[in-house]
Amino acid sequence: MVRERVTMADVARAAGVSSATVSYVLSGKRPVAPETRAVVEAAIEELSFTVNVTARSLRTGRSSLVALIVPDIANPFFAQLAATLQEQLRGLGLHVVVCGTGARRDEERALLAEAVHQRFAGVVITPFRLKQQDFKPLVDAGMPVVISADVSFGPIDLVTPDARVATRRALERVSTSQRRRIAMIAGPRDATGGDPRLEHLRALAMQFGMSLPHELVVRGEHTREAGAAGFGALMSRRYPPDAVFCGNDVIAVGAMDKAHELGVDIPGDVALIGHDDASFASLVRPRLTTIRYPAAEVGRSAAQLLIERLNGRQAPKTVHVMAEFVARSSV
Amino acid sequence: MVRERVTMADVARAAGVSSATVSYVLSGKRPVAPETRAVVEAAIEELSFTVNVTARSLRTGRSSLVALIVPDIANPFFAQLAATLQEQLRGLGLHVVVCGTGARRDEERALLAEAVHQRFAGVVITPFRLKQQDFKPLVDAGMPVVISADVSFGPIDLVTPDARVATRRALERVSTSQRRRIAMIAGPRDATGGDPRLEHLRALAMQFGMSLPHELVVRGEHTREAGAAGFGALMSRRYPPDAVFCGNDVIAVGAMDKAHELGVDIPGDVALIGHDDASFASLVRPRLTTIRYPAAEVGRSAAQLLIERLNGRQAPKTVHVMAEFVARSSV
DNA sequence: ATGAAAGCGCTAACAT
DNA sequence: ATGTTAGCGCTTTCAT
Repeated sequence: MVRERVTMADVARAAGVSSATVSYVLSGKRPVAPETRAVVEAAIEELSFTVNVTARSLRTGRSSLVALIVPDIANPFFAQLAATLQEQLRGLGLHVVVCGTGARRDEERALLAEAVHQRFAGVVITPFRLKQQDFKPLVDAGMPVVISADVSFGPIDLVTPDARVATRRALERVSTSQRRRIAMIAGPRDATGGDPRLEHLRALAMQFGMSLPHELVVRGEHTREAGAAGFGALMSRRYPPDAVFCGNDVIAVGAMDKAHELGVDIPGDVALIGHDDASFASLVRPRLTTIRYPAAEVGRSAAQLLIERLNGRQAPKTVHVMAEFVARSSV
Repeated sequence: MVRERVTMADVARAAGVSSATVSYVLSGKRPVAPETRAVVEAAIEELSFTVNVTARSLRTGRSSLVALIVPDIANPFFAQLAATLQEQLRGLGLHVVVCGTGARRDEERALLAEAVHQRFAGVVITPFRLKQQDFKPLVDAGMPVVISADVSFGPIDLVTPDARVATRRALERVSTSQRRRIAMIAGPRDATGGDPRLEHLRALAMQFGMSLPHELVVRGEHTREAGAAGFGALMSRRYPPDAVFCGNDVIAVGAMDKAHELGVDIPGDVALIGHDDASFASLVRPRLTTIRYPAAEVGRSAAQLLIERLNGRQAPKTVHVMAEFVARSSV
């Protein structure tokens, strides 16, 4: 038994009104007499009518889909972001379409183009190798875009962490344990905006009278393997570091793998600090000290910005979410 | 500069053909003369035309959306499933809409209903509290559905783990280390299909001459907190267990928390075995021994089944993916 | 092998 | 306060 779809016309017929009235009852875009409204709502209930979102989208030229474009959905940080975003947008009848780019620029660009072509309601994106100009078509098309990133991409809504305090705390902690040679295993060089986490650390380190020399900065992808390789490289330096910051927690775990393999004690020989506070950070041993980026809060803020824009806000807005220094046992 | 959408009519005009021909060039549903085809393809290229999926959906009555309905997107297992599914379906122009239910039956039902109403292309779901009859409307409506679960829900495509060998291996391992009193921290009682992981363990344990008495089975949600509470409860029994199986890895980590708190040594005093092999299982200390359910393979199989059904397969099909005993240091 | 045209279900401009 | 109707862009039947 295939149930036929109930249309607005059916509801209108049942309620003895025109389909326009049904539409207006639903949207509230023009006044409807209370009695009429009641009759229509009864008919909707009776027939268990739900609007055809596809038809609506075709007519209005705007779909009910929000694209979430991230390097890797399986990364716990982005998974949490997806979960929160979906939860926040659900009540508005918006659906979250997840798109993993594998950190490839061509994928990122293709997905952006698709969002425009298909008239998505909006885009939430953590760009990885995109440049500012890649967003121009979206902005020109009036597409609501929220960027979740460390750096700005021009006049576009942004959710960005404020890690100044947290990074300072981390350095204080490292400094009080008499460590002087700090190092970083950063993300790839060609990632957009360079690596703000690195730049940031460099600037602050100087204030603390600590060095972050070039030979103590290594780069790689955001993977466990890259973390292991990076840590190995750092340890083979003539003067190896006594504190290693990592671009994210996945890298840090890779570094731990290597430390274990090399017999380097953490935190005895080397302090290790991650970024993100991924779900596993508190599970590894030693438990990972990290600079926490609150994924759920990022998700809520992104949803909020998106909603405001759907409601007509024009001026770009930036929301700062505070990163937090989480001291565990790897320092 | 808002770029106007390029329609099939535009392409048709540019190519000097009718829009029907453009459509047929795209779909291949009727023969087109090679020269005509060439002209049309050139025009498509020239104008960088892409079809309006919304209009297509309205016309065909089938959208290009696939709903992924799971208890919790942020759970690493489901996050990986989402990532794989999206990757597999991307090439077919299908989008994955993620839907988290929080394991609530009303949400699960609402989402299912919505998928039917909005004429989704298909549904991939890990039901948690749904019953077999909840799927009837979908099946009647001819909606392609793939269930990823431990148990069958009737004549519907199913991706299901085969954990017999792996569970046997786990018990062998437990048995050779002279453990006799096994316990389980299982999922909630009202989950659909009871708890197959528990039933399964119980049946096999008997064959191994080990007991799994009722007082050594505790239940809770799939959370770290529930795991801790469950472990605490088990340890307060008059005769506490010397091996504890957990419904999933998240529960197992909670159990570890509690063991640490109580000064119970793992695996010295108690062996601990999880389920899933979530990404963090190899990161906790002691590293978690677990029964691995390959999320990526589940995702690939689900995508495969869905595609077959979109291509017209009628008969329900079940794919078994082999679970695997992963021996680490918690046993 | 190709074209003409109806119509999917809705919204919103225009009428009353 | 409500109704009438065009048309969003596509697919597909019917004609040629």
